[in-house]
Amino acid sequence: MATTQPSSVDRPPTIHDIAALCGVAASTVSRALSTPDRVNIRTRLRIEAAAAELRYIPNNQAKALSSGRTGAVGVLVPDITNPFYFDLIRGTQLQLKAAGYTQLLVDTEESDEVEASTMEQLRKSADGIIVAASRLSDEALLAAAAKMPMVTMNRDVSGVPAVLIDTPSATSQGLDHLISLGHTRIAYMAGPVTSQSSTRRWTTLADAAEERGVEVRKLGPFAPKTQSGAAAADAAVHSGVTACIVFNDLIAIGMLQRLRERGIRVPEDMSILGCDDIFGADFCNPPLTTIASPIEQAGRVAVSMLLAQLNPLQGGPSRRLAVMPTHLTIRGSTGPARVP
Amino acid sequence: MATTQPSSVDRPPTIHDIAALCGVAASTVSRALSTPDRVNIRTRLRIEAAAAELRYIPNNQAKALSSGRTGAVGVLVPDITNPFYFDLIRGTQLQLKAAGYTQLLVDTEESDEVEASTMEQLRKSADGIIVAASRLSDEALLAAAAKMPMVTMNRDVSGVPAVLIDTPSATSQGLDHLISLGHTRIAYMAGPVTSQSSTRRWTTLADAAEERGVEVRKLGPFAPKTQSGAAAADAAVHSGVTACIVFNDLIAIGMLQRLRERGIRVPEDMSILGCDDIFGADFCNPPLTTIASPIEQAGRVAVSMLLAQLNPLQGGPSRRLAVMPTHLTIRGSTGPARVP
DNA sequence: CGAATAATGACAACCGGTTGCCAAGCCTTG
DNA sequence: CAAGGCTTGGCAACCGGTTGTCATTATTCG
Repeated sequence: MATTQPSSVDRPPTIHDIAALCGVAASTVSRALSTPDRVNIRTRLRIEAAAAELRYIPNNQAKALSSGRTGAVGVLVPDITNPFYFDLIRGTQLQLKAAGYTQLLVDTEESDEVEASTMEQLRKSADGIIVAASRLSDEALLAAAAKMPMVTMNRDVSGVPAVLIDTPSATSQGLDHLISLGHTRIAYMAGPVTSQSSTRRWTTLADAAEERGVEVRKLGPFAPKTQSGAAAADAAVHSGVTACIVFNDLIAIGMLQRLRERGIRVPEDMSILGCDDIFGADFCNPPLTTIASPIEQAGRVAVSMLLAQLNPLQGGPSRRLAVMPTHLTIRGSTGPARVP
Repeated sequence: MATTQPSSVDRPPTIHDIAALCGVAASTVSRALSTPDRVNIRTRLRIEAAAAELRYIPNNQAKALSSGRTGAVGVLVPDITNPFYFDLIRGTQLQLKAAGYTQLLVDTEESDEVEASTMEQLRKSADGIIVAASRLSDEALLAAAAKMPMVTMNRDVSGVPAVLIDTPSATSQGLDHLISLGHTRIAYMAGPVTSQSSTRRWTTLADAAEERGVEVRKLGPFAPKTQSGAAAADAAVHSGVTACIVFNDLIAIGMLQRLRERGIRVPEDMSILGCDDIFGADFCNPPLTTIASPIEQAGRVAVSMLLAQLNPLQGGPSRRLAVMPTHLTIRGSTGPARVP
């Protein structure tokens, strides 16, 4: 009979239903739920009780539209299937959830275009974004950061808050490790040219090599996938080096497989030193000597920095830069240089 | 001077800006952009040109609020860091993006409560959900499926569309493999009790074992993490079996590590047969014999089934069930039974 | 050439909240 | 007891689109 039934309707309850039930205005309900102090304690309790009874769940879309705040944070990674990002994603997810935010995860497929258009999309649907290993130019990143709160990871652009994982310094530590094992012919297997991590690492490594009077040659670039390991392995063998410092563990693991196929023993004939300590680095064959990074922690820090930007009230001034320490983890893939 | 400037404002353009620029009503712009046929071709072109000029990007929140369609699909996985789900996530992401949908990825942390509350949340912010390896009860799942379009993965509840990965049948194939290698004392290392996959697999396995006249005992349950592998390995050794069929590769890899620590050789002293063929299964030591699953493909199929529900117009009737075939991949972790 | 029909676009309500503004009510204080 | 201040809650506009209704115009047909 009734055109509208207060509680038995299938449609999810709204603040209007609560308002009707309590005999107050919808705006009062809104205030009771979002700014409890602005409302009389008794009214508030009544409203809260009604909300609970109706199993009210606020509509995020509507909230976002009217308030401008979405309660969501975009997380952009170049490749979801790269284990490196697993821990990162978990770190951001945990920290965001703890702060009451939702994570919008997007795989940008290593493409600057996808990355740019995603950012444009997210401008309306997220309060801020975390961009891991951006493939964008400095200018593009800076422009994007001007439009919405942003934190980059492993990408340092002046003016954009960033979390950096300090692999460069551990890389020279890795170089020392190899030198102390007697290696003199060493290669750096480079990652994508657009990867600032790879560039930074190579620069540090080249400097360190010069200081120590050893020669390190750069091979590559190689795509950050295990499949690229075959090409990397072949290049390394062909170049006559006895040890490789590899852009990341994914390529390093691929190299391990290829070298095994070719009958080249690791570490007897060739030492391999990876980077990141991803899932799998400890149980591959042989277990990978690598530069361990606090990836999950880095994700959390990135979220903290972003949230500091979003809510400037609480907490001190937001940091511009966070540098995460790394350390060399020695396993079985590095050993004494073969005597020629 | 002017309180409102048509195009130089920093605020993103809306359909109203376009309408003003073209001298038409906002509703016409809306129609031109979403139902092009309902609008004169010349007006449409003018509007499209204006939209391009203004770099107009529709506001998803507003779209969702007014139309009820969000253009987003929730994907719920129990554990983001489990490599099994990487490929799944990638599969769903690719297929969703191809269909113009956004993926909302949520890690439910193996918790039925988180899962339930997430579903409730998503009811407003997503058009449908894909639930992998749900921890919910049949009733809860069915109730949730009644409220919004849903596809489950590796979880068969009558009335809810599902994608199943047919590991049970490959499991008996795996059993045959072990029997042919001379194993007679075999264990099944079970996964979580709430996992239907594990239960189904065990049922099939027990039947197959009886048929073939061998004894397979069930050990566990074990959490689907590499760390659980240690307990699993110890349990296997203690029980005196010579071969293990393991719930998943994660546990199997953990067992491999533990057995190595304890000086038990694989496959000479103990054969290990995993499940899923996750990242790492091919390069662990020894490489894992496992039941390979088309995980990414399963993700795509799940999306297709969900989209068929969402847009019943195009395409035939939506399937209730999809069963993905699997196959046994033999690597180095299984071998002839040790002669006592 | 007039009428029927279809195509087109404007108007306005609506989705579910948020928020500025204002009035009423309460209490405190002189 | 009156004046002033603060608390409280209602009204209504607004966020940016979608969509049903309807008037106008263009087109086609008899």
